[in-house]
Amino acid sequence: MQISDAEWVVMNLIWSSSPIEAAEVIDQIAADNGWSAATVKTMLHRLVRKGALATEQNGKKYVYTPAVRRDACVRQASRSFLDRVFGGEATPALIHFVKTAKLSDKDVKEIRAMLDKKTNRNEGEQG
Amino acid sequence: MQISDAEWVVMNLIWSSSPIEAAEVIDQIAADNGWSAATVKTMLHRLVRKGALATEQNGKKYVYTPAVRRDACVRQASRSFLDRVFGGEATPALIHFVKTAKLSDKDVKEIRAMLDKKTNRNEGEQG
DNA sequence: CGCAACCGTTTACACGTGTAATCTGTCAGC
DNA sequence: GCTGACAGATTACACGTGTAAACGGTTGCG
Repeated sequence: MQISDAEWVVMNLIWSSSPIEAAEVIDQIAADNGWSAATVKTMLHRLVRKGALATEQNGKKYVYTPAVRRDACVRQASRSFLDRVFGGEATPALIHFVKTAKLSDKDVKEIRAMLDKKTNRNEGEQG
Repeated sequence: MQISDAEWVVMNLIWSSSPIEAAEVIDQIAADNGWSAATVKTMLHRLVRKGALATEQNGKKYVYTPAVRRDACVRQASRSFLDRVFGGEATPALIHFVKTAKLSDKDVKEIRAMLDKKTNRNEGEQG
């Protein structure tokens, strides 16, 4: 299942605020992006049809919840990006991001700690 | 300028083998991807029209060269990916890739060295 | 019961993209 | 000069996507 650029905008809001009423999704996304309410409704409809969102009626209101996990979608989009730009290789992508990203000391520490874990796991596997 | 998924396939070959004759591009990409020669020709044409490729006639043969730098396109595609999936934030993307990538010890060392450089630069700036 | 609110549903259109067929201009060999 | 090779140029179509208007079913309030 492919989520388009504009659909990511909608999904990111719903992942972070689930469950959420349609009115809130429509108002917030329309305002933040300069889109009309009709545009947001189309996207909600397409995402439901794709199986990315579920909707349920609550009186006169409708409520949206994600029907797919964000981390699964992130993984798929990341894979697609790596395949397209880096021939599927993560290392050059990592190098690119480390080079170009503005990282705080805290960020650097966190990433370093994860790399340490990575190395320890490699050594464990070799053992 | 936006390079599509299929166009990345063509550009990656030409970036890595420039200058390259049309026949070679067409044969290699058609074979590697199960596309017809006509499909590859369409993509070459679109890339020239977009300004991503330049072509020059050499007798009866045509030669292609990139008209844009790979690193600039990588940067733009990376920016687009970060904006779409991670709200523009590089750190969560880095964390995601470190978590999911299969990294060799050599890779880990290289990335760690770059992080060290990053920290030193931060300290320099603060000084 | 009528009406407004909610917002789903349907429809529409332009553009980019994936895929490919066909036609045509130029070049080089016989 | 004719012909084949090279491959550019043009055309075509289906689909996804961005954007949005218009219509209609259901609910709840006065």
